[in-house]
Amino acid sequence: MNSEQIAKLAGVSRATVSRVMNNSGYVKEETREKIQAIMLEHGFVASESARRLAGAPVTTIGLFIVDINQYVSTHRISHSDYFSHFTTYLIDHAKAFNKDVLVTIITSIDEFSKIRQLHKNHSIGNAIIIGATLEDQQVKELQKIDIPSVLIDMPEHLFEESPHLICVNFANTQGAFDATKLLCARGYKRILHMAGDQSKYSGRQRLDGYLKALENAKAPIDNDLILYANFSEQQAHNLAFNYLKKNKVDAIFCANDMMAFGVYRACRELGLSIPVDIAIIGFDNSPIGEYIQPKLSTVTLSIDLLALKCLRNLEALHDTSLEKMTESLIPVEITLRDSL
Amino acid sequence: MNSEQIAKLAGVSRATVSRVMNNSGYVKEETREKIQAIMLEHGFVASESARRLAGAPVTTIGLFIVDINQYVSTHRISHSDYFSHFTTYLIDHAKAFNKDVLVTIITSIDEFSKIRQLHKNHSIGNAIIIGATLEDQQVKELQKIDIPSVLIDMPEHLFEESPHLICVNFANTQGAFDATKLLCARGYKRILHMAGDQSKYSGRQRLDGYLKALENAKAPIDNDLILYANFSEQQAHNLAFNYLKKNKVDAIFCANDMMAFGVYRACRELGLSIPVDIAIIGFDNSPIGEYIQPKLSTVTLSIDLLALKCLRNLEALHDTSLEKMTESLIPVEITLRDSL
DNA sequence: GTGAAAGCGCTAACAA
DNA sequence: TTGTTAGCGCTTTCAC
Repeated sequence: MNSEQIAKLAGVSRATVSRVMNNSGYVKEETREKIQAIMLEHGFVASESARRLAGAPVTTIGLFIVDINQYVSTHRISHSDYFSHFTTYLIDHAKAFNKDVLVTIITSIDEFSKIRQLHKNHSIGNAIIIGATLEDQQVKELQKIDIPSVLIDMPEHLFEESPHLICVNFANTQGAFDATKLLCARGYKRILHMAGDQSKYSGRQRLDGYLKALENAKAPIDNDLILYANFSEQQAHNLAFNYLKKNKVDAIFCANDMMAFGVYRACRELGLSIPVDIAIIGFDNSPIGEYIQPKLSTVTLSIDLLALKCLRNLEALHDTSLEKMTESLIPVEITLRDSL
Repeated sequence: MNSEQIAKLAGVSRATVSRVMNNSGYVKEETREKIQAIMLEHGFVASESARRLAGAPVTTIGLFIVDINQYVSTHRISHSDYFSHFTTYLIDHAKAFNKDVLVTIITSIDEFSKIRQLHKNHSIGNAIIIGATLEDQQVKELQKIDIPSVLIDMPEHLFEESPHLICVNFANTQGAFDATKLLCARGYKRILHMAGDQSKYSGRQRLDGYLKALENAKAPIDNDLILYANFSEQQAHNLAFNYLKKNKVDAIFCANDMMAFGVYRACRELGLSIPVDIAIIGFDNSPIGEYIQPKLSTVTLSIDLLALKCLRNLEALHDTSLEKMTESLIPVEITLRDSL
């Protein structure tokens, strides 16, 4: 069953059927209804390939999860809660925008070319890219290609001159600032920062926020109080264990919850009681934080909202391709539980 | 840049370029190499729409996450760890099969039609369906449509006569049997089963395994010892709280870990110590189980393997569409920790 | 081994 | 408001 047959049944031309399908051009109400009835009756579905080939806009969104692991090959971020939940939320919201989502995991630099390919292909009309690091030259090369895209966890200033590129970020610096400030306000003096991957924008921003808060509180900044654990539970555990064995610390601000859990483990092994001996605050609000003892205080971010914001920005990119939105910053908030 | 231009540059016809692209037909080695070089040089990517329109097979897999909630609208299984991790694992493995994955979340009965549509469309060549309930008539209707598909958590016997449909399941009955048997072997007498959603095949199978193990141990079956909490933490908490307030139980086998966590909460509130006063075992091996106190013993299943198995079955469906594989059962195993 | 030609099913000017 | 016409870029017989 194709549009020609529908046309024949309705006694009109294919062009008219096309107009009805796409809600475009002028069609007499009567004709429209008749054609729609026939389409419905026969369960007609237009061939997407034919539509695209003939120039119809491609509504499929390409989601690219960049998971090029520079450190440990067993640590696949694409399967972490963060990325997999983002994926399902995005797909869910996309329905409201009448878009399908084609997901690809990029595990090597070469595979960045998939983005261009799928676009040239007409398999996708836009791209959403998550998980890339600041060093990924390939992301910067997106500037040269004209694919309307949303970049997550990338600094906006790198893409100011690319009207088809928009960055969406959580208010990482603010969140880290607030968390650290809270620690200061509570009277903790020696505040350690378990820093995340510094090749990730969010990792840097959270360190930034920590530093700014100390500065703001006129507290001294001690580089020994910054440990780099690359967002990993295991690394955070090891670093915290070795550090706390020899040094006393009042509080620890972890750049994500997984590292906080590693710190918990180290504290348990060292007989340090949370929050009596040491206060801890994390970042992300991972579900585990509600089940661990004591419940973890953290900075909560809404992945749901992140997904929605990406979709909205993609729309904005289409509507007025000249008027670029300013950076989309998604607010975060502190969730206080029992670890401080 | 299209195949015609490549043909011109190579001094051949489009037909020959097509043969090279698809590795089909006879092409002189020399010609093949020349054409490939030119394609590479110009970064040629064939239009997927054109290929499909002209009859090339569609390699995109449609993943459909059925999330029609009959109970609570806030409880979205599509965003649970289970489903979102399955999604990323599937996408990851699909690369090895040279397939892309288009994901759709089905939130109402009407949306089942999306499966047919995307297929008619040539947007997908196969379907993988997860999350459907036994009552979903729509799933049974798939038998009538000729889309090679894999169904997860569906009883094979319903689809024996559909050569294009294959079911993939975890060994749920076996896992539940083993867990309950272990409880019996440890000498626990009154063993409660916190049962999952009985409209899900896995929910029923896990209950089955529990019953079989009791029978096997010649233990009496007491219907009061079966509570139906629909896989939900909250419901399990409420049911367990009310039950344990009045009754003594030796052990609880929960049909999933989330319900076990609800039971943990109830026990804490009632001052019941795990595993001293009561032993608990879950199902799924959710990461939270490693962080909660005491660590949860559970039945471990590999979602990674599930995804891989789906892909393999899809391949099998293509190779010999007549020889249908028998049901794919994925083994599970008990992970012993501190809750019993 | 290779080319010519006929579609695949739709969109989008342009005409009417 | 509707029809006519010319593609979109590829695959695939069927000849040669």
